[in-house]
Amino acid sequence: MNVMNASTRRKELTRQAAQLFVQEGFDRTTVRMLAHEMGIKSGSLFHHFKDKQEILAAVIEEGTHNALAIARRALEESSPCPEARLRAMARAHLDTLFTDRNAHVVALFEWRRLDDSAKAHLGHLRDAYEALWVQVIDEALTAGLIHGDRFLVSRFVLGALNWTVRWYDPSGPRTSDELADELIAMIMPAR
Amino acid sequence: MNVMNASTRRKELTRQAAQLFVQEGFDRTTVRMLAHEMGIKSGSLFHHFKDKQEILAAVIEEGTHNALAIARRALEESSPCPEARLRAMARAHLDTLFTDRNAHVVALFEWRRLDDSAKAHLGHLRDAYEALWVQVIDEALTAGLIHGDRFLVSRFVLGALNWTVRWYDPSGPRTSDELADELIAMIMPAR
DNA sequence: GATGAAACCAAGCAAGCGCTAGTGTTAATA
DNA sequence: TATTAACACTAGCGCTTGCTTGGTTTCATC
Repeated sequence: MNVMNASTRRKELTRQAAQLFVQEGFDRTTVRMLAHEMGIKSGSLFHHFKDKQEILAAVIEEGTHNALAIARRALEESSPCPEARLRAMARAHLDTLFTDRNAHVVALFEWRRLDDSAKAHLGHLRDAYEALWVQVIDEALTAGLIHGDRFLVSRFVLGALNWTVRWYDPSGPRTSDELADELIAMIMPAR
Repeated sequence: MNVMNASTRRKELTRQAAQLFVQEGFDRTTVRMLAHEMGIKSGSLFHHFKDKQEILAAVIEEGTHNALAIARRALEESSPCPEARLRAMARAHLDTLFTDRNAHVVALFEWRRLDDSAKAHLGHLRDAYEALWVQVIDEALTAGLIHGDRFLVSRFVLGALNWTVRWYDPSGPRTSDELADELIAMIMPAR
């Protein structure tokens, strides 16, 4: 434990908390459960985090931050073709949704448990991520690949993607890339 | 209170419970809060429901039952044309999602809080509803209106529709029917 | 080997939880 | 008028919750 700095340790604790939050839900996860999962006693937990709320905020911040970074990199590495960029975003979204699954599920389904100040702070991160989507959707609209209102389309697409956590089994026959491609194919008239 | 029979009274209590479950989430809603909302004391609540779990099950059963009935009626009243049937299902889904909003949001986001026996019982209702969707999607696929895997398409569409509860404002400029039409337009290549 | 900060622990408090027991109260029936 | 069943109330039990307290251990540094 002497080789890792404070932030590495905190990230590890945050990762373990995310796992429990997904398994049980935020409200049903007690500080004693969290401490047990972390291998410490419940009293010690409050040395690392101010309160239970702060753990939730840390989980969500970590997850959203990663998603944003991965999406940006995917766009940089993609060809400038609007279809390729759309596909890259969808693939990146499902990729983070299933490799860093826990943090994302928490961000999606436990958002309302954040207090107001945390919501305001993390809201900006989320907006930045959604802005990336609107931009890529916009390019696809301009290129005539898809049709409709930019906000509606991006929200429908994000909804369809986010909902996959409820039914998709990553260990099944279909890869998440194939899943993303099927969705893109569904909304693109031209083939 | 003497004019309403037992089941009417129970439905009213269930409706009020749904409201609180949406506002606070199931776990954060205490039996004292529920009783207060119902205008009785917490002890009296257990005359109507065996335990807190049973209230949740009642809320979800009521909601799913209504959704199924509305969807079936919408299909009966629709023209046999596959596109019209698809549109009717999407409209019916959003309609129940926003007129009977509370029960549906609970069904969507508090499902995991049901105990196993309730899950098994209510699972059949939900399956019946989803089967309706797969059937209509299937007709649209056969007619060549849309393309892709039947299960994937229906899950993407249901995901997009369900996610609307997170961002759509029914009091805004767009009606839920318009919303449904936009989604159908998005996934249908031909115009 | 002494020092100081970071990390941890045992113990427990105050508040709130779901739920129960026992007791009216009301209004329709016999 | 007596009976009964439905519904509501008061009071509180046993337990769990998030969090605090006051003290101990660990370990890189001097």
